[in-house]
Amino acid sequence: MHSPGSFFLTASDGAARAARLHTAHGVVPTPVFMPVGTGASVKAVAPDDLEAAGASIILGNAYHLYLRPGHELVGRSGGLHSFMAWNRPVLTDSGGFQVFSLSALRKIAEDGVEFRSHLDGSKHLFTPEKVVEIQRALNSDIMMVLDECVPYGADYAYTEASLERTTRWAVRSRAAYPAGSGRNLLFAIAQGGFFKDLRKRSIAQLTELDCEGFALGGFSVGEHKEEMLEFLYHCAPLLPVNKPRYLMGVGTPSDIVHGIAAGIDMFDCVLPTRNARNGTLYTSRGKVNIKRREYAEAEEPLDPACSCYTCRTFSRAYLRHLFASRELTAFRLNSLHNISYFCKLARDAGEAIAQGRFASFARTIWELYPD
RNA sequence: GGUGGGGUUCCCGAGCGGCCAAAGGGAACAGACUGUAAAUCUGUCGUCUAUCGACUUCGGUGGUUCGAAUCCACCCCCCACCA
Repeated sequence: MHSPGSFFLTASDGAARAARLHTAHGVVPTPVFMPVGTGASVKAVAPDDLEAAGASIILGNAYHLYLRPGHELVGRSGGLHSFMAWNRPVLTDSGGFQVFSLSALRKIAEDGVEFRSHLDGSKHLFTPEKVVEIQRALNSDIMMVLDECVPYGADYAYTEASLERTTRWAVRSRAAYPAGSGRNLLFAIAQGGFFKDLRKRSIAQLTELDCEGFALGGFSVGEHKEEMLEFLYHCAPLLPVNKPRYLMGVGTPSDIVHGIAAGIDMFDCVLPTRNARNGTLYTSRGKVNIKRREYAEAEEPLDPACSCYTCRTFSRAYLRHLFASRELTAFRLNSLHNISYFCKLARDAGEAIAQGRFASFARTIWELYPD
């Protein structure tokens, strides 16, 4: 058994790579898509659905679980895995994204971020150390450092000051939990907005730290796709080769494949689960809005090339009916399928890399999902 | 049979002389969603041109008025209560 944090490249094809990341709860083959389960639940599905969908690792969120039910409570129940009955790896986000998404409810200072709870308005201070403590209580396999996800459009001066602070927070996070002191891994998060020199500086500073993995944050915050790709292809090669690389919050099937092409290993996104609940499904033939009238009597499966329970069992007509009538089962079946699609996409990419045909694989996905 | 209340655009339902093609819901139809304050949000929703605009609608028929979904008369339906 390799120790948590061990990372072995198994194949590469151009900049794209396949690898195995060892964690305290098992091995994660990369490239990997990680479904988002913010509140100790990937919305609408149970752990056995996740396993069936091929998820090898899921996300949780320190901010949300701290507020409810409380990280200590989760810790007392044996950590996130035992609490939610998911015994595969878990990565937790730090709350850095909430610095962005709940910007109206927080104040940033050198020491940390003060949040007003979106639930009851109460005040809470999130310092880098506190966030590590929360994630350790959750017993997250991969903990993310507290960062500031900078909004799109932030100017150079702000972005620079923010990135420097995020680096200082990363240093403090590592100091609060030195390398090798436990079985939980700690990943640092590069920022720098949409300024190439700042991105480069952020990555250079963070890679000085002995973290078990490195993430690119601050993408998909409102920029145009071309800009995102330009920065993705600029940043990814700057990350250490021998450590896992994680592109946070991205993205669409097309974006994920670009990420893999750029040398990224790990992805997470709310898109498959949120869109499942809103009626947009991803298939081997492109996006399907299951609400559309044209599927009212469609007897074929959602995606004949998909082997998930939803596609093996139900017609498009039935799925449309469930959604239109607001049957709760629609959420589960749709989510199960979308998660299956995203997880398989990453797995297929890995297979294509191993077989040296990643370029053509990528082209196929980009044609299918031009956006 | 009597008394009272009603009939509004696919449905429910406001409007009670001009600012009404007619509020608001719903349904329907389309779209968005990228480290989840999201089972959410947006748009369209009489017809034609599809910008301006024009035309036809508010149970039916007549009427009053410069002007009527809104007032009057009669007629047809519905509901409540009383016989």
